[in-house]
Amino acid sequence: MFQRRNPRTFPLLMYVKIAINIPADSPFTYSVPDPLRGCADVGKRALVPFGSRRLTGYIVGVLDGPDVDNVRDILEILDTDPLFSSDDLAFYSWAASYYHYPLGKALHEILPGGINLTSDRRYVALDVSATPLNSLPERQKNILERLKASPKGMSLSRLQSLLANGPIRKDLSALVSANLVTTLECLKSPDVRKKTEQLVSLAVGRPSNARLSERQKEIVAYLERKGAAGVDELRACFGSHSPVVRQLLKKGVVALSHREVYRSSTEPREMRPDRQIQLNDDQVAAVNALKAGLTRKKFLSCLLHGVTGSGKTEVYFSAMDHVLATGGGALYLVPEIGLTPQLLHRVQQRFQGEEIAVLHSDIGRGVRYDNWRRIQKGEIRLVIGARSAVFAPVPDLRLIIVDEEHDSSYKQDVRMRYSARDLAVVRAKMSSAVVVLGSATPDIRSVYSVRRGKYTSLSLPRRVENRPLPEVEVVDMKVQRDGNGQFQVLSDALQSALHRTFSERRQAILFLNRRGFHTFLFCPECGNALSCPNCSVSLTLHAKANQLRCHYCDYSVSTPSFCPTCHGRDIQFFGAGTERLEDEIKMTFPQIRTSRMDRDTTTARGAHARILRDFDRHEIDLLIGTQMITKGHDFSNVTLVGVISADTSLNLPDFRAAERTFQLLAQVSGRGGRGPEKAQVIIQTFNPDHYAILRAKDHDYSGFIEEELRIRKSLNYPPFSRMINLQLSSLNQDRGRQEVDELGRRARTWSRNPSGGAPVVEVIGPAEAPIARIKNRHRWQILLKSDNIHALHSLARHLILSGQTKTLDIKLDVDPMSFM
DNA sequence: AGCACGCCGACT
DNA sequence: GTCGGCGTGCTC
Repeated sequence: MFQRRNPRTFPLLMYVKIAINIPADSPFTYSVPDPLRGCADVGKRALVPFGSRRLTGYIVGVLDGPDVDNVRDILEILDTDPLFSSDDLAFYSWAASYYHYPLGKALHEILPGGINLTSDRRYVALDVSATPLNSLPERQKNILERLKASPKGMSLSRLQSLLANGPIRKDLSALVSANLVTTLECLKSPDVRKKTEQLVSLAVGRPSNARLSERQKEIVAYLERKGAAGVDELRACFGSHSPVVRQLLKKGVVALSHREVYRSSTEPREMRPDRQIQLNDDQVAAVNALKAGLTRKKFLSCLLHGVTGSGKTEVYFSAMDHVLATGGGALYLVPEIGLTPQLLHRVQQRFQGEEIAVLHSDIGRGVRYDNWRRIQKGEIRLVIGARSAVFAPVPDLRLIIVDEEHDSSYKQDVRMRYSARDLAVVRAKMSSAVVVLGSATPDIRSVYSVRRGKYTSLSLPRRVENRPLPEVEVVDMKVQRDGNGQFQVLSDALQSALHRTFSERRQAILFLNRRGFHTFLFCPECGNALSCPNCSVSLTLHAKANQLRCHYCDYSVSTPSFCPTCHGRDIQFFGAGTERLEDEIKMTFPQIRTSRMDRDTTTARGAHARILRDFDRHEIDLLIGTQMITKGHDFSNVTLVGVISADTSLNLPDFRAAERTFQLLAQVSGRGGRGPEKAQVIIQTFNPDHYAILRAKDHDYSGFIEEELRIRKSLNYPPFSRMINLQLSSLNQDRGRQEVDELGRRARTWSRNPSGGAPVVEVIGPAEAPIARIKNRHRWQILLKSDNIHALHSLARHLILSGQTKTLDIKLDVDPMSFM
């Protein structure tokens, strides 16, 4: 499939394998017509006929002969240079197959968006004035009127939106068979194209004796020096130059052409000379181990376990330095919200003169496309980005850094449900590169890999300048009641610590895990929380808008004054969201400046960075936030960190709940004490004796891991086994349930060990999903667990092939990180 | 995914 | 009788 061909002699016949963005599990074979034969290479896109449509596909192989009947010709090759190499493709194919995702869809998601051509079916009215239109039904007449008004025709969806009285598909096909309307497959031009600028250069064979004005001479002299110049460059040097250039053009002295200009994600900015940082002994040891691995050019995976504030970034930088100096490429992956402008600035500062590509969801499509191609061509060798950057087509990739490797945002949980952290290791192996997984609280799987000798262990056990870790206090919320016997949001201990912090002109952070802990309305008469009519979750109160909203489908209603179920008038508020907490803080501490950081306050572009900057400048005293604030920011003036409730993540329906909670608490605690002052952490919980909380209190990572490993082992959970979760959903509850049960029976039958004994794959469920309904779809899951990875994947594959119907939707989540 | 085809219930 | 719903199968 990936065979190479001699570039000089083209075979008489040529065929290509093309992956298309549809849920088909194998690529399609096309023939390549004569004129395209020289440029049909793996990694380029081709426009192909597909049924009645024309689609963009990806060339994933070249063949000499057809392997199926009735092969059609490709129509066009859409790229001058490949978008990925065959090595990249081998990696992409591996990922698609491991995550049971069609290759064409995978490539479509991996490659920069908005660059493909697709045909669009348009309906055009035929000019048949002789037809007696009066005999037509009213609806068809209306459609015809509309179409006649638009000579270029209309797409079905456009037409449908204009005529809002019921579906029009049938009427349209009637019109088509009556020969009053015809269909036209129209190519939509891509959203993103190469950007070009006009280029002014000296004309070849220009007259040497042309009489030139002063301004004309200046420009000619400039062009003689530079060879050619873009119009923007000329404008910058000569101001309004176009009349002058026009004259030169007339005289035949200069010529105009076009050249591509790259859009960039990184503004060049003023740089201070980089100050030399003295690495401590631990850092030096880690760097030396990495350099040794890099020099060998063999696969090496390292777990860099460094406590918060121990200087992991400097270790990454030294390794990156080594790679770039020896001509290789490096990938630096960070969690979704870890990629702050501060970090980028730091990288730019350290790697001055090196072009850096930034790839993450906020980067515009044009920039992303340009970055991608420049990386592929080797023009940019340093790539920094969130999880999708693991696919960047870096040639000669020698180093992959995965910072905060335990972070759950490396797992994508829609479409191709991949883990960028896991794929980084696979990619490093395929590229004979070094991968560094860094964290203060590594994933338990990484620790286990070190123990089995799969990963090399590097550790930074001390904080830089030996700053102490903060003191952690656990507050038992069971005994915290206010005057009326109600549970408190802020314990006495936390309140007085806040008082003390603010009076010392210091700053504080309050962490609130909102998931499952928001404000909802509750009717004590019928005992029901007000819940979403489409999804089985309670509605969240948004006090500002006086609305109840669903977290999952965006359903909203204005806050009712009585219970919609039993019409009871005694509706009560429960729980505490960030909004409620902020109100309470404002009442207790009216004079201090607070800011909230969560999904609501950071939707605007740059809002996230602005809040952090204000906090850093001490224009805010108290920062209240969700998960977002736990990620690697350095605030030297923060001396108090409060966790409002450690219980929410502990109570999630997930075998990783304890690990998550420990990591969360350890990361939150790490936010304090980044400056010279000693910091304090207060954790509020209803489970003060839980081992995750006790170990976090003592900063005892290895103690926690020992205990957790023991539990995982006894239940045969990962890392001792692997899992695949089948996510099942149906619009029809009864029928869906039937099919789900049938699928469960099949799973058990097929998972039997042919030689008797325990099944090779353990089948758990089917069970109703923790959120049993979302957007009117009923949801179930079947969990497959096994230490035989081959059997596990093979069973999952068979189940999806046999069980997928139009009514029952099956999605596979390989190595699931969440069971919601 | 999108599109065509074919099989059954509710209307003239 | 047929219109139109949806379920099934195919696309090189």
